[in-house]
Amino acid sequence: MNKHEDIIRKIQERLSTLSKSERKVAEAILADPKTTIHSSIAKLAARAQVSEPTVNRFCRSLIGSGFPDFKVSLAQSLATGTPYVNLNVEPDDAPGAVTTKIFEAAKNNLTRAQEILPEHLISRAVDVLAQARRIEFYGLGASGPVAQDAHHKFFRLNMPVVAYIDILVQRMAAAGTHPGDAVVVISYTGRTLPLIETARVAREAGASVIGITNPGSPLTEHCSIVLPIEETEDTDIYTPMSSRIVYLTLIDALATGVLLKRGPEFNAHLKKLKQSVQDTRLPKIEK
Amino acid sequence: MNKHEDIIRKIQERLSTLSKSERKVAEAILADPKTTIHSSIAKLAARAQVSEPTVNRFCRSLIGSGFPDFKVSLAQSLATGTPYVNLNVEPDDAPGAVTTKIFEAAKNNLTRAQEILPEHLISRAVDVLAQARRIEFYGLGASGPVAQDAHHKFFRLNMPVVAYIDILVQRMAAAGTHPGDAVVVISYTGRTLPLIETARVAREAGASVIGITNPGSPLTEHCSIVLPIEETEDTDIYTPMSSRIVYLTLIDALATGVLLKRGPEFNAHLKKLKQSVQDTRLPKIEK
DNA sequence: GGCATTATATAAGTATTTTTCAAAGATGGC
DNA sequence: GCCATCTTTGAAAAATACTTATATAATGCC
Repeated sequence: MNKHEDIIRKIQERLSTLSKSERKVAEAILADPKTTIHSSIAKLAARAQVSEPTVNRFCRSLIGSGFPDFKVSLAQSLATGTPYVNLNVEPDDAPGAVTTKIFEAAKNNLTRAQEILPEHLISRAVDVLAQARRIEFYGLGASGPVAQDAHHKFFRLNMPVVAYIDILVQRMAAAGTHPGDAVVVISYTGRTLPLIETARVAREAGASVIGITNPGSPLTEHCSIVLPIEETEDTDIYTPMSSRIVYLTLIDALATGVLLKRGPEFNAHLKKLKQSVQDTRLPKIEK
Repeated sequence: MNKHEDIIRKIQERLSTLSKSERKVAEAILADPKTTIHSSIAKLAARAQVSEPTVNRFCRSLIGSGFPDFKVSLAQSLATGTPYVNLNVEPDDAPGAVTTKIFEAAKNNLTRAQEILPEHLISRAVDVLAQARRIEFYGLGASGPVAQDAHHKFFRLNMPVVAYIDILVQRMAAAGTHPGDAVVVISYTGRTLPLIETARVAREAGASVIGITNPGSPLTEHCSIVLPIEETEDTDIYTPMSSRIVYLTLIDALATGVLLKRGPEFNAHLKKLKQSVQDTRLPKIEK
């Protein structure tokens, strides 16, 4: 799904398997990738305190060809931007810097999610949702607005959809589902007890349970389909909560997938919807 | 705010000013940029049917240094990618393609918004919010969940915040605001009549009205501060509504800015919050 | 048409990268 | 613990790629 590999991450991954000198090379690159893409092999070798052939071998082992091609790969990887800058917001950042960091972090999270999400699971989820007699979205806390947003999207598709953000209501609704219903459980950690219970109940009642959650979490055990979104390490309280962005985008993709499955007769329905809100609006100003 | 120039566009722009041979070079590059970044100067010269020094001169005139550095720039420009692929979802797209397009569209929207948003306005908005006696978020339709998400974020910061998604309630609340209160009005089009009215009322009552909306729309006339987010052309009904993503990210940035202004004593508060939800969760599984 | 200017290429020179190869170091078996 | 073997590393040489200098051709201007 990814356009091209992320060399920086690849280096980080292989760091442990490298020999002493090659690790020096890796560290020198990671310490300052921006400089690296404009350096000659000699400069990098000097910076890493190793010989030039070592750098060359490092490149070959990593991407299969020499240093110039490696620089090109690194440049690309840098441009799409893995966190080569520190994206953690620091207490003394100016508001402009904060904004930049948060936007960049959001984009990175989207890219990462894209790499991890398996296409076939999305396909299956779309199939289930498109055929569901009824769709229910459950979310708690920060996932509450996500569930409501999902409701809004599917509602626009004229589908029988509800969103619940109350544990008790969720529990009752889950118990009342039937085979042919789809329940989408949204949880960042996948470890929120009441929601796990609710998923189990829905599953037992026969509903298809789609979990949008942390892969490997307990919640996944009660899901028919798991759409994995990794829990980013929450090392810093300033860390922006941009995971919600990823959820919303994924749900956008699901909704669009369902729309496409539903076919062209729904376009008419959408047009009608748009028309219906027109008269609450002032006309567009001609520039 | 943009990171680096787009070489490809630059080449296209200069195409007319170039000499015959250099134009051959430019055309050879544009014809197949992917191959170019893995070619030597000799190969490119052969492909363009010119001599090597011509290629070199071309590079110098364009970026001020030689061919290797040019390749690096080209690689970056290729990676961030002017939209080479069509991001409009087509009716016969596979679900995987749909997902990719929607994620890419979301990232593009974030980038665009970042370029347009003026730093100083964000700073001012942060100042207003940090000092507000009370913060109210208003949104309708798709902006409803955005307002609720905003509420959730500021609530975590222990700020006196509410979110209303009902026109009447918004209107009443707006009338009841005072100087020192902040009202954040979220509207995609900026042309939704009731919301414009509400903004006017709040302004008259003395509140600071922050509009997160389409610049140049009627709503902006009743705002103290406008955070512009452009209305993307809605040419296609399949177009994902990823503008919400931009709203949420912007609000993330505002909330983080406020958090930083509030200083370190709030970290303790946040820790307490996190602790308070711990006991509703299963423990993290050790891998 | 001849001169000046610019554009391009050939060839020479320089820098960079890659390969080769041998030495040093690490690893494992006995 | 020592030797054989394999791996890692760097020095030097070879190959490649890039740049500069210079010459020639093309173009435009008077």
